[in-house]
Amino acid sequence: MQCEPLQIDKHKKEMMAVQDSMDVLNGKWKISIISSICYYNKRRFSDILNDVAGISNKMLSKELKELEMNQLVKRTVLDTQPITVQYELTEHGLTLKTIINHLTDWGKEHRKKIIGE
Amino acid sequence: MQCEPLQIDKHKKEMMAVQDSMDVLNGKWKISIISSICYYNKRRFSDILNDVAGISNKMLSKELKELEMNQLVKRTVLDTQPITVQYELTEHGLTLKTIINHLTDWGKEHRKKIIGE
DNA sequence: CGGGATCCTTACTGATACTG
DNA sequence: CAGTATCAGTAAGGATCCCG
Repeated sequence: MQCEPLQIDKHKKEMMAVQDSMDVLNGKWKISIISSICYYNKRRFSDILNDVAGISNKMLSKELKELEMNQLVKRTVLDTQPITVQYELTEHGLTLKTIINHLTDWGKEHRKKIIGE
Repeated sequence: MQCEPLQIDKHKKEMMAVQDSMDVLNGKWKISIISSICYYNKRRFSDILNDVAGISNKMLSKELKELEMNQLVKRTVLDTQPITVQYELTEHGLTLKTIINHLTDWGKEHRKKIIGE
């Protein structure tokens, strides 16, 4: 394919940006975890554990830590007995909402297309 | 959080749909591969190998096969010497374009936010 | 050029048990 | 409840060589 040099640069940058996104959202669970928190606004550890079918507490703990490091979720310890920990999306994390919504819609369509044919 | 039962059902379905999407798009490379094909419309094996920084031919081969199975990409063998294989998105694959674009934009923003601070 | 086959290493993941 | 620690299996990924 023949492209203007400027076009090629543009595509390279776009590719890099996509990679950057995927570096943050990598792994089997991250998107699902974000979705869970996103759909409910605030969510406790054990709730997310239930929402995300199949995840282990170890994985959830690890993934949440990474998401927190990337400033996508905020962790709040509530002073209850026993202790409760609440997760919510940061402002930055909330900017993923559009993508989550699209993925939700796309997932439904895909299921129809592939599984339902 | 107190929710109407209907709300809970809705969230569960949304979570499932997200999972379905991620099942198809799993792995470190799929999104990047789709992006490469998407941005260039048509793309050869070795071109994608170059676009997606760090991927090995084995992985690319495997991932493309899976994407083909899920009817997201179409594989065309061109009768050149030596052989050329061209990949393009199917109609169904093209419905991911919106998500790719959002991920591109989000990646740029995220880089500013995290790396550039 | 576009892969497949092989070997090898590391990363991911799950199950279970345990702690504050 | 919200994790951590340990162990152990599986899968992902890379490097290299090979073939039509």
